[in-house]
Amino acid sequence: MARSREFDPNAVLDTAVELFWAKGYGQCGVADVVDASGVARYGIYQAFGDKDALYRAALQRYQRIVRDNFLAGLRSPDAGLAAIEAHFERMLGMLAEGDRRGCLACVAAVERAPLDSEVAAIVEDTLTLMRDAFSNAVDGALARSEIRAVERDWLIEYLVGLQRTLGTLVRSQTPAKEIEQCVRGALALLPA
Amino acid sequence: MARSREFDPNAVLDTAVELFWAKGYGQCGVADVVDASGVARYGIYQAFGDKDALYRAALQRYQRIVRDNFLAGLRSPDAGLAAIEAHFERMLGMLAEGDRRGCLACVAAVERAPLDSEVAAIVEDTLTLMRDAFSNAVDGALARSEIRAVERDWLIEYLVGLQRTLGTLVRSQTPAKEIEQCVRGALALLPA
DNA sequence: CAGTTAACAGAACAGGTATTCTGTTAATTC
DNA sequence: GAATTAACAGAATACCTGTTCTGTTAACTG
Repeated sequence: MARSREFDPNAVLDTAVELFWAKGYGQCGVADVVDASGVARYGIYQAFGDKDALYRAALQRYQRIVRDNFLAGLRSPDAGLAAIEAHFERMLGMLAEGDRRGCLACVAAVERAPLDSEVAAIVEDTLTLMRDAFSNAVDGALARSEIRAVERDWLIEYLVGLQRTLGTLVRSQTPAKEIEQCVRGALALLPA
Repeated sequence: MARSREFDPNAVLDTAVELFWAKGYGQCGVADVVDASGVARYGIYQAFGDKDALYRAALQRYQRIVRDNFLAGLRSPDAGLAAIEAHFERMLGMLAEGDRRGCLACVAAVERAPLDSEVAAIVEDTLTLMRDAFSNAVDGALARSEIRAVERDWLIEYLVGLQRTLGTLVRSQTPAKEIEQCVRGALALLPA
């Protein structure tokens, strides 16, 4: 019947994730995605709808990166304080290497969630992933008395908050040293 | 010689602070400030320059609110753990009342600092104010052994980070309960 | 192999917002 | 009190960026 698509939508989405992640929604135009992906402008509109829908699709795809790449250690059955520390150390390591992208979902929460409730819903989903991961590690740590016996739910939300802080702070021009101290302080208070 | 200005630049600035604070740089146009202040568009351009300069001037004026209104308790000579707790309780109180504006400087750090180094400098100034205030309270608390004996600078940066978290988290659609738990967790870990 | 149908490439369109221009008014100074 | 000069009010401009239109091409189906 008709001609078939020449590009892979998921590849475009990966490109979009990279760009939105690096530049943010406001600073990344559809034209940037068009240029970087090499796909025709109209093709993108055809496949994804408008810019907002493209952003949401990218945000959803980003969830996989969070789950598979960043939360794996925390989701392990034997995760505890060490896993929590390792997680944040890794984040600090990325910062030390000059990675200032932070977390796409955390940034979306501030930049887009107030203006797009569908974005808010996706962010909430991603946060649930994070919360479950930290929840697992906190339970392990509490069971082994590795961390202070504070209200479990508070601890979990506290760590999610720390993650969100880190995921957005990093994007401002705040000196790396300050961010590191902030995280080290947060971790230093944790042990029993 | 010539006609004199009919409006008070500082009053315009106060209006601009309110609007930028409530809506953010991106969602607040010069037209909003024009409408709310009743001052002529050209008058504002004449007095402040362009939108970016107006924003920076508002950001600088906002510093006074932070210093005089929000940090007074922490800057008191006898400030300690109680002052720290009272400070964050007050923030949570505002949240509970539906105030979702957060902190203009904290938001500016994420929204504008990466694109405007002058904004970054003003934000850094405001953060120094915060840091000094927390520094005072932490020293008081440490001297009286009210909080855990963790590296002083880490504690300070930790609290500045918590403040920044709160100041931006509040703007996303994150449920108030989660934010509250996050802060309560952070405070619960503090006492010796 | 031919027809149909949708993707392609690029230009054109549209809407919103920052910015500036024009005539007019009124305060200040001599 | 008159001249001057800058602020006022509103419209007009410019620009950026998201969105859509046009002709063209090529893949699938019968």
